[in-house]
Amino acid sequence: MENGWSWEQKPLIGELIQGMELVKQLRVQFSTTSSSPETVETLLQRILASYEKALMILRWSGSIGQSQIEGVMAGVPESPISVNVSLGTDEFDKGIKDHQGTDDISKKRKILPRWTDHVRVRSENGMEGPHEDGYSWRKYGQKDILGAKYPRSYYRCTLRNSQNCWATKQVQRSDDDPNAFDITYRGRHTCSHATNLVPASPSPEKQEQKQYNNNNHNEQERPLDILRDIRSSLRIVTEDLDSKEITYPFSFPSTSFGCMNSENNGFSLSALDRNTLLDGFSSPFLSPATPESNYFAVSPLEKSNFGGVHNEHHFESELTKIISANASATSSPVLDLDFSLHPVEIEPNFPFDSQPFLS
DNA sequence: GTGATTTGACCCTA
DNA sequence: TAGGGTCAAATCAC
Repeated sequence: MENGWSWEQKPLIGELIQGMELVKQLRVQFSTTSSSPETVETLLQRILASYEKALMILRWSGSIGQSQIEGVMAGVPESPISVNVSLGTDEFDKGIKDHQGTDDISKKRKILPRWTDHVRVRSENGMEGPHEDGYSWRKYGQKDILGAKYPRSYYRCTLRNSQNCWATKQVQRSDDDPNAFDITYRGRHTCSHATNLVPASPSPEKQEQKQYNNNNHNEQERPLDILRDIRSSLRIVTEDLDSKEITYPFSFPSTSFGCMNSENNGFSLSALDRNTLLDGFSSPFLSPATPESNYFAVSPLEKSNFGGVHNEHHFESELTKIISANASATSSPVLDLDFSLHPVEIEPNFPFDSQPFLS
C-alpha cells in the first residue's frame, strides 16, 4: 500500500463520526421515557459495529498493535468451529482478470474468479464432516500436495450443470492439527441451493443454527442475546499470528451479490445486487431476511456510507469489513483480499456511559 | 439404475 | 518443468 492512510481514512472517519452520532442518539433515548430497551440496544449495537470497524481500519493501517487488539478480544468463548479468513487483493484482482473469457466453453481449465473464502473448520470427532455449509458439493478430485501431510480434496457444487453454478471448494486437513480443515472456496454460488436446502438429517451444528435462525426469523430473541449467542458459538482463532494470518468470524451473505461485468472487465455490483446485499444487512447485526447466516451487519445508516463510495472496488473492500458471525462457519464465501483482518472487539464494559465519552 | 467417489491422466500456470 | 487443478472413466454405494 503506497499510502497507509489514503484509502481507509474516509471510512474510518465515517465510522467514528457515525459512532458519535449514535452515541448522541443514545443519550437522547436515555433521556426520553418513551424509548424502549430494544431501541437502546439497537443503538448500542450499531455503535459497537461502528467502533469495531473503525478499529479494524486502524489495525489494517498498522496503527494499532496486535497486543491491543488481543486485549479487547479477551473473553471470547470457544466453540468447535472457527473461521479463518485471509484476504488478498491480489486474488481479487486476479479474479477480475481471470474471469475474463470464462464464457468460452473450451476444455481448457475453467478459470474461475479467484476470490476465495479461506476457512478453518475444526471437527471435534476428527471426521472429515464439518463441511456442511448449506451447499451440496460433489467431490471431483483429490491430490497430494507437496509439503502437505494430507491430500487436498476438490469439491464442486452439485448444481454445476443444472444451474450453471461454478463454485468450488478445496478441503485440506491441517498438518499441525488433524482435526482442523482448511477450506478454500473459489467462485461464488449462483445456484439457489443454499436457500432451498433442507438437510435430511442435520448435524447438531446445523440443528443448532437452524434453531438459531428460527429465533431470528421470529425476531423473538433480543439483539444482545443474539450477539451473546454468536459469541458463544464462535471461536476466535489466534493461532498463526506470526504469519500475519488473521482469524476472525467473518462472512458474507450466501446470496450471490456480485457479478462480473464483461464490458468493463471488472467486478461490479448491479443495482439489484446492491439492493439485495444491503437489504441483507438491513437490520442491526442480524439479518432475518437472510436464511442462513448471522451477521454482524451494516446498519441502515451505513447504507448511506456505502452509497457514498464511488469506487466499486472500494465498495467491495467495504463489504469485506463487514464482520459476520456465522454459526456454520463455512457457508459464506468471502472475497480474498490482500489485507488482513485482525480480531477486534469492544470490551463489554466499554464506558459508553462515561461523561468524557458522551460529552 | 442412478448418483457419488476414486484415481490416473491431462492441462494450465508460475 | 514442477506443482496444482480438473476431467472423465472406473468403481462403489444405495
